[in-house]
Amino acid sequence: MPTDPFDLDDLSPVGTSSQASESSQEPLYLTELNEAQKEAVLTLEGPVLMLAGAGTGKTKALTSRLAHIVHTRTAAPWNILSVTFTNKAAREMQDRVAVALGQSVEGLWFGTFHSICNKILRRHAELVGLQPNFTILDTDDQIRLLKQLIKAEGIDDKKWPARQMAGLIDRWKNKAIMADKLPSSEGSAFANGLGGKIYSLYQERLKILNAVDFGDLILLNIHLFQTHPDILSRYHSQFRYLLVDEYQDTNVAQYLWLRLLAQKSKNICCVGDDDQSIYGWRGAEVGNILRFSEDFPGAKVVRLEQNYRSTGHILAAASKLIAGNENRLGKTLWTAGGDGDPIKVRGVWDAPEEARTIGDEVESLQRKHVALNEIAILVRAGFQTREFEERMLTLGLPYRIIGGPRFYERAEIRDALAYLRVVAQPDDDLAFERIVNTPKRGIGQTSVQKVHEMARELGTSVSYAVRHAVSKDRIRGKAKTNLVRLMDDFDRWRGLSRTLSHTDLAETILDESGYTEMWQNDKAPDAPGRLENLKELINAMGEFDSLAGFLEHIGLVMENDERAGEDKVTIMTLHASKGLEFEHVFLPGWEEGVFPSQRSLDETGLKGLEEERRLAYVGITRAREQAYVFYAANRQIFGQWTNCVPSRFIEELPEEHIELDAAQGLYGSKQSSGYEAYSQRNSWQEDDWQSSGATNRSGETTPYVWGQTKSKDNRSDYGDKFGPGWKRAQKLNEGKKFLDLTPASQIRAKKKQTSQKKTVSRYAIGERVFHDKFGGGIIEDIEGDKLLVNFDHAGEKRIIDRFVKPA
DNA sequence: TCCGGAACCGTTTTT
DNA sequence: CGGTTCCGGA
Repeated sequence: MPTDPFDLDDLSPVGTSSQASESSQEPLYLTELNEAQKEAVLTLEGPVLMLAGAGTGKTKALTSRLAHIVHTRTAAPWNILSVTFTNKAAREMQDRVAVALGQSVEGLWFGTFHSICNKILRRHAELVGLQPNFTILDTDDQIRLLKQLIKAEGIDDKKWPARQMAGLIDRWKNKAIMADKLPSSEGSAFANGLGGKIYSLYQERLKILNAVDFGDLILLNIHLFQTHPDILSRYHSQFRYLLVDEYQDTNVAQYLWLRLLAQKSKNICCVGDDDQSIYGWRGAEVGNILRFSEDFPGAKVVRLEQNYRSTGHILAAASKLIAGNENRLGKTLWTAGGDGDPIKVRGVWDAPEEARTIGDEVESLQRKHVALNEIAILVRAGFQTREFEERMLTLGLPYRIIGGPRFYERAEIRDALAYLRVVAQPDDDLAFERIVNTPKRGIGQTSVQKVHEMARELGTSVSYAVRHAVSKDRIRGKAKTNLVRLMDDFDRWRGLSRTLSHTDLAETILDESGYTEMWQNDKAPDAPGRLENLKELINAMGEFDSLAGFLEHIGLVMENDERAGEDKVTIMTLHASKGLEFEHVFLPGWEEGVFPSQRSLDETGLKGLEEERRLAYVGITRAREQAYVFYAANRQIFGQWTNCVPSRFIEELPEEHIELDAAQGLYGSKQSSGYEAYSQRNSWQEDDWQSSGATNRSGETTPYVWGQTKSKDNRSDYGDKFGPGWKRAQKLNEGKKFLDLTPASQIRAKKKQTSQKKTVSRYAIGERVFHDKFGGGIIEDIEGDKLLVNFDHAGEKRIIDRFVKPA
């Protein structure tokens, strides 16, 4: 048996340890790498930028590098810091390194920017004016606090929403600008120059509440390092090797933080892909990766360009598309594999047809035994998922939507956490105010307002102010009794926390506070589910050994744990798809205004367009075998029908790598001559691409020049708001005249008739049924196994009968 | 205090 | 169109 190359107990240097491998033999983890990867793994000293294109084996190189450092004993595990953006990525990395080394790695620092900064900050909290048990506020808390401050300043919070202010503060923190360093030009953006003041007030308030927001975690860390060189140097000697994933997503603050940490050892390896930088809107600076060689002099840049994921056609099309961007370092992806099939580009009449076509195609793939897990529908914006969800439901195809409401964002969870937060940290006003009257205990808004004002007057937290008010008799009557009772409750619970386990404590609190009871008495259909969630929360707590540890964790982890496993079609946003891959990828909604998103263009111009293009690049490169691009001629936006111009990105795909479904969509010459005639395919229900090919079918079509034609009468608000391509919202009945002439709609009508009743449903019209997602409803019509159900809350839906049960 | 109707506003998302 | 929020009336 050859020695495990990652065996830590084997002290001999690499290559000489194994009896089988003599002299030139490389360790196993190196032989599996290509030359570029190898170089990235072996260059341990000095700054390294690993430019890793989509599907080029980045994670493999990354984990091998970590394994290599540990295995060659270049550094001990605790001398290595590995930073990622998401907890998921951190976990994956940890797991894969453990696999590579054949054992879990003790002492190695894996984590997100925020979790690592959190860890460091808690050790030195007092140096930045905090107590070590500080609370981490999420966006919701942040906005509520800002709202209070804005109101207290006498600013109209309608005109100057707290949301916007939160956005500004975030942006400043992303740029590492502390409140006292804010240039006055920046602060003037809000409420006639009061932005800077609110920022300062906000920071003061946070200090009183012993709380930080996400941005502070990084910013205060930088501040700590800058003001305490002794502490920085401690971390210099600890973290001798830095590894950063998704470097293109770092913001200025994160960059500065990294630079501080790396300035001594200079051993920093950043991995990323400028072509996949899609988070500019939340502060990421592509500039960080573009400038790497200047920021870290002597940097070695390694390009990973061999793609192991996609077919030649997919890569060629994606490469051509992304080449349209000015600001990029430039890479040429290539594959040793085959060409595969060209990208299928298809125009459809409207969004419902788009959903039907994709649904049919998915069924067709399913018949060819493609696993549903290998199929993804990637949309630009969340609202687009709906049409697909409904279609999947109708067809009875299992699906999962990534990015729904998260567990820790649910009201009941946040309430329960608020109780725990107040127990753990009495000064946490945001939590206190959240549950002070939940369940109702007669402490109305007026009383809360009163103690709140007092707190601000005294410069203390609310709970302190309450005690003060009570002792000074500044509060009376029922409000006083109730407040005193609540404060006593909290005191008692804090006492119990010394004897009870934190899970028992949580149960006791939810019980004694009347919170559980509140939901038990609630007759809303979702109440039982909420009680379930609370149980789940208690369960989740059990995995931590203390209340503080749990709260710290959930403050930093807001993800939903998506359990794969079941075979389902994945529906998600393009953003969420980064880093994933599927055999078949559907890319609907490629229309000007939708994708590229008009708002992106309006807000950041060319920069925005390039980011949208990168998003398109990310989308296409998710596909291993086949990518399908869709565009619709008409789409409902905010309830209004608009006609659409195909996305410019479609034009940017090289002709030789795509297959335009001519009979279905545009045909004639190139689209570039000004978005050509549109024709409806006359056999829309045929589900196979092969059936129509690229045939130019000119008969029986209704030519229609879209975009321009309709837009002549540009009377619309949308003209300005959505720019070209978002012409006058076309009223349904207006469009109908046109629609009625199309063969498709005739066929559609025909199909409706013929598809009526084949099999008999076990349900009857008028019967009441229940659906897991939509709740209760009455059956209004039955077609075969498809029911038309009028749901009490969700309205009319078409549902396959096996998805409902008798009510 | 609570409920309902009007008004309003619509990306992308992690920590 | 659909959800959220906010204000006013009961």
